[in-house]
Amino acid sequence: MVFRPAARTDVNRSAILAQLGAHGPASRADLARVLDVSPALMTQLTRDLLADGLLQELEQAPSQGGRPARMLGIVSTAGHAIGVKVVLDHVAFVEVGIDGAVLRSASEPFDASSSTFLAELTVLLRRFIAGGSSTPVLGIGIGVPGSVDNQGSGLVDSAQLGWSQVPLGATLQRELDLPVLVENNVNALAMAERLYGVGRRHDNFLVVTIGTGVGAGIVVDGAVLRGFSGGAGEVGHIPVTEDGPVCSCGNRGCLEAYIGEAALLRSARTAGVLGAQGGMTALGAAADAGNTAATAIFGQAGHRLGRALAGVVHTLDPEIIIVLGEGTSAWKHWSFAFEVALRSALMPSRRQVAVAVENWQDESWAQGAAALVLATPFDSDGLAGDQGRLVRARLVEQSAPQEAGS
Amino acid sequence: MVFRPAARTDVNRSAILAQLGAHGPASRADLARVLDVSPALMTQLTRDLLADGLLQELEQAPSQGGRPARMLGIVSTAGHAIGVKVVLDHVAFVEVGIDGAVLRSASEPFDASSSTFLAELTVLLRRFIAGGSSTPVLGIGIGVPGSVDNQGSGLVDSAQLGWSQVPLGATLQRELDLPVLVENNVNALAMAERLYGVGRRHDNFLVVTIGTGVGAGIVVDGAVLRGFSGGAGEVGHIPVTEDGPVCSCGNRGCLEAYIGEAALLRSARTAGVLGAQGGMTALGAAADAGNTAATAIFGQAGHRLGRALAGVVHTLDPEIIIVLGEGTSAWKHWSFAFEVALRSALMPSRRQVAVAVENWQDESWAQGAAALVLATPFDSDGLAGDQGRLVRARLVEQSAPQEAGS
DNA sequence: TAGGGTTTATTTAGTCCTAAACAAAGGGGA
DNA sequence: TCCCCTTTGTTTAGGACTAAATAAACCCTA
Repeated sequence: MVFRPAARTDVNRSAILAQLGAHGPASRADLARVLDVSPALMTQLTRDLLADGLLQELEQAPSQGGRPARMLGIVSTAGHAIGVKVVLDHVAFVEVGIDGAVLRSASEPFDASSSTFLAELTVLLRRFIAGGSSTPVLGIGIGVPGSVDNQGSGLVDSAQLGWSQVPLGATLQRELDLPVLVENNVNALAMAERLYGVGRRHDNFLVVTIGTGVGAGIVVDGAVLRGFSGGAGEVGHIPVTEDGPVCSCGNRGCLEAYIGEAALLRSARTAGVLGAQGGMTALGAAADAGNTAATAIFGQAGHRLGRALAGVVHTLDPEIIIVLGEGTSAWKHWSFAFEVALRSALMPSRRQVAVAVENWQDESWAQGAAALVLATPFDSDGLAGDQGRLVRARLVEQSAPQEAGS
Repeated sequence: MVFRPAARTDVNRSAILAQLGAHGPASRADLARVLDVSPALMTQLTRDLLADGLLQELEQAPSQGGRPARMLGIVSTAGHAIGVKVVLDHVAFVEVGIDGAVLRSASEPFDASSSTFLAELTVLLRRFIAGGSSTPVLGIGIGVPGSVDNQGSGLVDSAQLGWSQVPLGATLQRELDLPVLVENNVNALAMAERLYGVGRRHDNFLVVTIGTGVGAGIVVDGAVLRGFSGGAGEVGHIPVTEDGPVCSCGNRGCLEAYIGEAALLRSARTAGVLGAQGGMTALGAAADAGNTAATAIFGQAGHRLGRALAGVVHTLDPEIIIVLGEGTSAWKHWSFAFEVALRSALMPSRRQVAVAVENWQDESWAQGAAALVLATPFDSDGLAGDQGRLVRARLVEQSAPQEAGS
């Protein structure tokens, strides 16, 4: 009922870092305009960041009709973040700079259903961090396929991993003595998209991922919508038909049971496009080669996705839909049927909703997870809670050691 | 990207009025707890409200282990708000006290498709206001079936009314010289529910209305979700089948084309339950009397609604669904099939989502619209913009005229 | 009846932000 | 060359909120 004072908004400082990281140096006035805050506040925030050693004045002065701007740039040695993607059979790690760029990545086999998976993950993480650059680790962001109570405590429920109330965040915090932020993988991706991607220019958008599963990250008024129990965005389980195939959630006819990777492969096998051991790459190759049964499978998937998302668009009224995920490698075969199904199921006034498909890379999931660290280091009482404060503490402590003696 | 300072949070003051109005007198400490703000702020806010003459100290002192509380109550003569419901063939007005209670209501025939409907509405509104109580009118809230760019400017698009870019808010502001807030009718209802209803105790909920159309008001983290163009919540146009009946939006197979009032009546006529001129009351009566064809029609509607809302629940993860609208008069016939369809289409972890059906009255729509005025009088730069400031100005000016000479 | 515990209310200091006034540093035209 | 205009950056005053200390008013028990 009552509005709180905007989640301890030192988030702004990481927004400055993100902006400079993604777009290169800028003046204070530019930053104030882009980030939509007052110039006065920008002066203040940049003063802090300069004092903390995270920013530097670049002394450039290309005049532009008035007083020339003093450009500000990131001090890239101030620190880096670790991003982790956890799935059933492996984990992927990335190390990203303070500007969000990937510096290093790795992938390791992992068994999420093992009884000692927490210990194993700790070991793998320690090893990856040990092999890293000399700049300080600001924190660890972890993306999981499932719902998370809140980013700071990191209590995970995941049908896909077979996890129930797993204290992932708390355990890793204790073991590694570093700030750890856990979030649903799609929400993490939405956060990254908001900071570094197309979402930077939009306040209301949808990040839809296709691949093994189907999910959505929802950004409303600039913030990721988590819902009551942190489980918003499960669009893969929107019911599509009354008596469809059984889904991993136990119900019948979910969207994911039609267009998830497993479902597409099953269709391909019954249609004779694939043998018993062919995978998604083979199916994509078949479609590329003009196999009509293969293109039909993708086309049907596009159609189903389009109709289901029409419902979501009617519900949320986003400005743009961003499609991501492993499944986008074959997007050209989904695209046409998707567009037709989506637009024709939308009310006339919504037909202009934009659709963007971004370049997908193997490490994108882990990179998204790292954005958790870079996005919330200062947000002391928001999503990240205590962990945000810890990240900030590390940043200041490492980059301005000369102040430690005072 | 950057968080603003929580929408000029004098909203809190109207929250205090709403709380006291709905729940009777309370102490400052109680208010601080219920509204979740610091006692310090409560002292400050109530000081202002007392000075403005909107609150009075009741000098009561029922002790409770410690220092006895000084209760605060609303000065109900400080002003009232007008709520207006606009539909195709009539308008309904209510006058509500500063505590949200309905003082007076009226309904007038109206033709939204007439070329002079703006002038007619002005006349009707003037007449209703003139017949009202002597306390000052704080503002006018208007609920329309359609999307509104923002509450302050009140530019309306409505397929149902045949309106395109109608400057409803601006026109009435000019003609009546009063603050006017325009909002989608379901969003207004959600706001009222948040202030006075079940939603007071929840931060994430869904208000679903059934009647002529089907709509949803979405409240996330305590605020009404409006979407990019103010059109969120159009759940009536979620596609349900590929080749269903034609909907008012022009598409086929929308939820509303199955369970809207017109669709139910059509089904009843083809099933022979109703003659050519029977209405919803007759259909409800038939079901009450045990007519199995009639109960089956409601049951099917409940089933369809349940499945569609399962998708919405997966998308938004609300804590509770509140069902409202004219259609709830026959809810007992929807209920069973609805519950079964909803729960069985939900993932196991979501099955506990609560469903509440609130008592529906004729004037509820208009009452919801009035909540716009009572909820946003102080929110100077939020949804209501200028109009919010104007409401506040009227409140202070009217209730503390002795300060006018200073 | 004095003192400790509780609950209520206010004050104080401080954070995060804005708006508005101001200062600083250029450009270009009369 | 001087003045005006534009853009950048800073300072100042103030609003909205919080946490923590304090005061105020009651209860109960020893």
